[in-house]
Amino acid sequence: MATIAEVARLAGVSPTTVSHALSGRRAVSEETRRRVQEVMDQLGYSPRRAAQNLATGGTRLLGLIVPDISNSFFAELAKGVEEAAIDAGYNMVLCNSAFNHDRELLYLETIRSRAVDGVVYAAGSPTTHREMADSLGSIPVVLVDEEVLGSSTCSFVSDNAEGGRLAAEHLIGLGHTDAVILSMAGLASSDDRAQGFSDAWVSHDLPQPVVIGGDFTYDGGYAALAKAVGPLHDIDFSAVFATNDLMALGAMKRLMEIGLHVPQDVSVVGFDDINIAGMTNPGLTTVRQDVWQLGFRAAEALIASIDTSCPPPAERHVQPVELIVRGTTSLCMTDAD
Amino acid sequence: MATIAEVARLAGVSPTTVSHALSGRRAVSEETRRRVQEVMDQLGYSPRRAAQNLATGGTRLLGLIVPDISNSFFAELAKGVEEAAIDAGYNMVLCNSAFNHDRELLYLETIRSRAVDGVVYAAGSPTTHREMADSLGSIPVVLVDEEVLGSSTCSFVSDNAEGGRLAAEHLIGLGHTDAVILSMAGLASSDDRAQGFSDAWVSHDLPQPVVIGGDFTYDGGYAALAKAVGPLHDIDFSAVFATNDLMALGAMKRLMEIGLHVPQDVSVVGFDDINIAGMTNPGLTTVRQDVWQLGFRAAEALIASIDTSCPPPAERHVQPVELIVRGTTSLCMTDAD
DNA sequence: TTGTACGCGTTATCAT
DNA sequence: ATGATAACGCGTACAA
Repeated sequence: MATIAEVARLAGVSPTTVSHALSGRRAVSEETRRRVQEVMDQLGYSPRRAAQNLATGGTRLLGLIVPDISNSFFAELAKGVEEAAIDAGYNMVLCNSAFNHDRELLYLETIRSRAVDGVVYAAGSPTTHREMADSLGSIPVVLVDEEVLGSSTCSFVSDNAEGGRLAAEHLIGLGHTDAVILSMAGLASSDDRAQGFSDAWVSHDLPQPVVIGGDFTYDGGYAALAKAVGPLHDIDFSAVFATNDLMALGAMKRLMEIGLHVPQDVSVVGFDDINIAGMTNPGLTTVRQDVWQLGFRAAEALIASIDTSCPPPAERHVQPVELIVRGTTSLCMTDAD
Repeated sequence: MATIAEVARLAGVSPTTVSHALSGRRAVSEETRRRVQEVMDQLGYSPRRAAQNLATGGTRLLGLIVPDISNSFFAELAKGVEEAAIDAGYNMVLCNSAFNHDRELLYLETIRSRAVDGVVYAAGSPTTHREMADSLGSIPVVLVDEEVLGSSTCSFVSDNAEGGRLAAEHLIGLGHTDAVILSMAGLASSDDRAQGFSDAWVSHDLPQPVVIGGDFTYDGGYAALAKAVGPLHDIDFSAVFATNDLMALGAMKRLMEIGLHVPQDVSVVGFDDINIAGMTNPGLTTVRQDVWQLGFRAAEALIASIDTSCPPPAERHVQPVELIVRGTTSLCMTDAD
């Protein structure tokens, strides 16, 4: 391993000058810069990050905490965060909490030890641990997709209530009158979507949709829908609004298993527009949120906060959503009650 | 930020003792350990990673290079790597190359600067850049899923040829005689799968399957299948083997668009068994590889190499695969030629 | 069982 | 435009 001292010696200058030739933070004569560059190339010199970190007090590392990177929603988020990180010369440490408390505590220690300069935190469950909030206090944090630590933290979210409303208006326009909502109770984002849907529904003087709880997963959607159907596979609804796509897909699976066709018998609307929403047959009608953008902007804000040594402004940034109509919704064919 | 010196002062001991009380690498009296622990708790002390890194020469960081974290195959791989990393007290830096050369060069610089102690490298394209190979030489590397740097590097792969054979035997058992293969030419893993399939096919005296090239993506599969059908949507095959699931799904999309039913008209087999393979309708018949395990074992080997300062043994670790029969394959209904 | 002293490789400060 | 020197905070031989 070449050190800065070696480079300096071979180039006949001081380590200080080598450092500045590299960083450009101080004027260096063209002649000197060239000679230094030559020696560096020859030695394949690259400054050691560990030493830079100690000297500067930073790590050029961002932490991204997500509940499940296998959910392509969070994978897309990660790509947005990474892009912003790269643009600013940072790298990204992926922390997949996997809904595991022990794992989260481990990552807290990572944060406490200042292994990263800041954190983008996408919470996956309603319960946020006090330890998390406390530890995060020591370095800048921005919340994405889910607000959990109270209003005092900078957050980037989609317009969830509006998304719920869009889904409802679409189904109402197709003549549906009876709907069920599949939602993960307690998760703010899910609750907001369900509420937006419900509000729009009743504002049209339609019967209040029943809310059925379930995890934010494929299996969660499958199980939730199972709870919605009667013992003889009889249903009293013609539309299903799932507060995320994975749940919607799970629900569709269950519907098909009991012999109900989508969209002929039941229309289904999801939320997120993850990449597989367009791959199913029929394609899933859903509310699209630009999660890449969410991650990108969140990371940008985080980096700005790090670079200026100011905590991220405690603002709530809300991004618009969009209804994507595919094949899982159609005109209501069932008789009105 | 509390330092080790402060803790030492308040506990009335030397920094050395504080260090050892924390690491346990040297005996410390129970009485002293307790007092030190008390002060640390009180100050919320946590040693700074940057300083530890400089002192030890390591970073406790693993790099994971993948072409696309949105592909749940690589997300699952990441989870396996992360698990092994966590178990050994490491964190994982995610490097999503996104098939982008500039991005790869950027990550090379990350590696050269010793920002990570080792790299798990999942190559996503046939062309591997010499710069990559050279830079990786400076720190331990293990290859996963794809062997690109020559046989001198430690690698963990699935039994791709056997997987292709399993797919072929399954289809042959169902009476199929004419198949096409959708493969990403040049990618060793894809080529091996295609070859295994082809070999099994001709060993049954069936006509050699036509290989159609395409990217390892949903769109790639869609486009590849489009190339396989005649201008009047006529086909001369009853079975499709795609060398990954995403391609298979894209191909199915195209098949349905031109009015062909899966599996009634055409049977489809994929490879990987990514999580969405079971979510489609019908579920995708595919060759399962345990990619989590692949990542876990690769990371374990990498960490062992780091901890022992020995380069990873240049072995090729092959993992078994398994055929998962779902709904996209059925008895061949078309007349034999 | 505990302490002293040094080194890790860089950047900031001050001086020239 | 360049150089000398002092941290940065920790781990660890070596000494006691």
